[in-house]
Amino acid sequence: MKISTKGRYALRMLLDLAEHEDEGYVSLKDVAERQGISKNYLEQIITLLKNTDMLKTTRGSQGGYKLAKLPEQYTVGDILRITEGNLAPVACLVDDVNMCQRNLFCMTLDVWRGLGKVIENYLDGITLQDILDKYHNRDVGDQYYI
Amino acid sequence: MKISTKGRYALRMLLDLAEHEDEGYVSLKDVAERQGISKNYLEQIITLLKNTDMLKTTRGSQGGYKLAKLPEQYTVGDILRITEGNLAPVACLVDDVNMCQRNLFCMTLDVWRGLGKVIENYLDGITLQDILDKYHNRDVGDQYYI
DNA sequence: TAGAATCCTTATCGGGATGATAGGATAATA
DNA sequence: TATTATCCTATCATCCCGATAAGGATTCTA
Repeated sequence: MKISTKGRYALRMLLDLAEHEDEGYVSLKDVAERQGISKNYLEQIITLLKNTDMLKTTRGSQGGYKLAKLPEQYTVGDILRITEGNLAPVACLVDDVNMCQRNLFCMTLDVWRGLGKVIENYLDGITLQDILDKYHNRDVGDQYYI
Repeated sequence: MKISTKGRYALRMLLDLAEHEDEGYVSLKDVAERQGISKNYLEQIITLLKNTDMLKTTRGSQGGYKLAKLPEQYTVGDILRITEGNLAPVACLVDDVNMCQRNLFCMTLDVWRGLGKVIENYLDGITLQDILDKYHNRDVGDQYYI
């Protein structure tokens, strides 16, 4: 029951881009150095995000990545759904293909459904901007909305 | 971000024992057949639970397992913590050994802390009895408390 | 126009966890 | 003492995770 490094690194990467928004396009090399993560590995992860509308990129010298939208328009849920594939805590919640035969009389299915909802509600309620604000001690309290 | 089969099977196993509470000691063979899970595999899983105070067992003919406490005294959180090791969504929440160096200035740590809380609150709020009640359509509504 | 910087793509790999199978030792009952 | 269980340990195939590596494509700048 763990968020993979893919998801954790993706979040840190986008936060890094958000913090350096004013610098225009930011190279992965810079992000990798600041975050202490292998650049090659970050490339694989950012490829997942690039295939959505989350990022703008330019190649070549002075190229790099930047957020396509405002930090408050990215929820942690959005980001993790892309890197993790989905946020379901058990496979049978993902789709009909993964739904097991027992679903009609499964005692535990509703437990997992509820768990999935709780997780999604929480992660969809936090944006990059929320994280930045809290980190810089602006107007947000001690906890994210739980 | 998945609950392993260990955890899912453990929950089903305990629910099965709860449903057959009146029959005294229940053999794993019976549970395995009813649940459609390999008996050998269930043995490994129940070993984890047996090392706590959750179960009574007797060996030999007519032997088997039974719950040591009332169904309402087992939370899903308790059960999963044993089979999964812990419920933390990231390793750095588990203990100091796993805490990473970045913890003092990590932007994302609080996001994971909050996620961990949300998950634990939910899972600790559901007992075996709650699941049985809901399954048999007694007095519980459509949802577990979220 | 050369070359430096950067994104882009694919191949590969070690290691560990997962999910399971198998079989024998031990204990209780009839 | 035969049977029925739990108990215990070894083994295994598979998959995914996390990472490394290398080279190609593209764009900017001097």
